[in-house]
Amino acid sequence: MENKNESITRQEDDFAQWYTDVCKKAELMDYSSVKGFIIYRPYGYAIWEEIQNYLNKQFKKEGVENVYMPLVIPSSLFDKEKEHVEGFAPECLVATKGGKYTLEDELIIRPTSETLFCEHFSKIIKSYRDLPKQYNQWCSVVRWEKTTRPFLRGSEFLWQEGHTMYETEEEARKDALKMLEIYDTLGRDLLAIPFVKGQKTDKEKFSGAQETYSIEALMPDGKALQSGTTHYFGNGFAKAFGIQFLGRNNKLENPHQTSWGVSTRLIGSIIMAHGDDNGLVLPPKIAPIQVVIIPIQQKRSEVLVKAKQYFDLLNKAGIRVKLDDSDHTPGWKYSEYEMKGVPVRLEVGPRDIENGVCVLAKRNDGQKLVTKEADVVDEVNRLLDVIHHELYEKSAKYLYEHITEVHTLDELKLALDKGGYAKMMWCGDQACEDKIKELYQATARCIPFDQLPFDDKCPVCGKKASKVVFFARAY
RNA sequence: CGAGGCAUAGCGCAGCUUGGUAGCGCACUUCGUUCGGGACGAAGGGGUCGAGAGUUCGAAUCUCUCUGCCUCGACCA
Repeated sequence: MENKNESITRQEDDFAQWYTDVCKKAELMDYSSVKGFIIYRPYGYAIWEEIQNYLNKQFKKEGVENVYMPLVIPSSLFDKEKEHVEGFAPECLVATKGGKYTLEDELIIRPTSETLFCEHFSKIIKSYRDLPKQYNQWCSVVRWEKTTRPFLRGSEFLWQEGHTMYETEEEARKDALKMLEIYDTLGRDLLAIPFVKGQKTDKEKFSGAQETYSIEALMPDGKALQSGTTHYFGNGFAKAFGIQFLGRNNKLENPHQTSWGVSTRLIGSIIMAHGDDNGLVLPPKIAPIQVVIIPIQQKRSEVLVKAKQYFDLLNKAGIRVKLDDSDHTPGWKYSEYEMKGVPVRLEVGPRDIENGVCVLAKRNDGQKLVTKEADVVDEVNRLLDVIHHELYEKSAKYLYEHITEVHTLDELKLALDKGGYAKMMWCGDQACEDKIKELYQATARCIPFDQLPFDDKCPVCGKKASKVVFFARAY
């Protein structure tokens, strides 16, 4: 298989270039005239919509309600929580003029909306009867990033941010873990991406949070990609924003808070986790087109008629199907939809019609099979399922092969150079994290939930260590 | 913010060294032949050469300034 015209860079030649080629040539996005602000094209946005649909269902099962907060935050409000401000101030985009008038209280384009939610919560929460509040919003946020890459890091990105308030610490802690579980399931069931789950170290946690949890995906170039986070805030923000409720004991209390989010970075994970030298490979559940029908010799009327019958059959079965009867040659169409990662291709030509069959081809491994017309819906559904599992298994295998136990600094370096996670015992001292960063440009990705100590001292300082931590180079 | 690179048609580029009024491939439009792995022929349409200033009879080309973007490094979903 060779791309004659619009060839994309091969992964092994230049992985970063391959990535941008795929983003553009699969028509997921385009660059705009402002650095870091990308255009989500219909095909890319449709993937996001599938993610939204799935998550909205899961959220609503948990009692979460969708809301919408303003785009701008007065800096006087933003400044109320000290740690939070320090974390975000360097990357805020700030509006200083309204029309021709200079604004006294400058308006920050939201980099995240904790402060807006808190201000609102302070007005609507009076009693324990007003709790819990489980709010979510779909929106975009702006962070003035110095280096940007489509989907992975942008000055603006789309996300959902959930913000909750609970009566008790226990409920809030449970919420942060429950939402992490939902994200992990999203990876497994929808995106076919296995994540490593765990807690962030103090150094890596979110500004203002007491505890941060994350899901981390491992990319084929050996770098980790933080794909979603959940936070337990305690009642720090609540105190700073004066959120109080009268408890069951008739005493004023501060509620306990969480927030959680995933972003369009997930699209970047999908591209890298599954893509190959022919372009995108989309997991079936989020593929905007699950099956593309390519008629062969479509000028013969019986071919197009039959192709339309296949279209109706699949469409009625709830499968996202496209019939491409454009004027291009079949070969061109094969390449086009491979580039776009469509999981299953259905070919139908005169020979097939004579035999009452069609040809199904899988995007992920190129395998072709002939199917009777009567069986096509069942067979397509089966293939979509098979493809999902094959993608997941392949990623999972890669992940497990790239988690390396290390006992010394030399082993740590080897593991990082190989790519993937170095599984290390850590003393808990931030100085050791800093040292690893300085020496090998790797960060603590997380303290995994599965804690099975395999040594008793920290490879950096030699002191007693009881925590298992994953280090990796990251996006 | 440091380091590099690029800016000429929608995209990818040539032209610049040695100044003379813009070209190639792809894409696009029309017609015809094609169609089981990126088809072919014919005829077309499309560009104040990133912006500004300067040198010159004349600037895509030489000089200066500015701007934007991409890639790589320090921070973030």
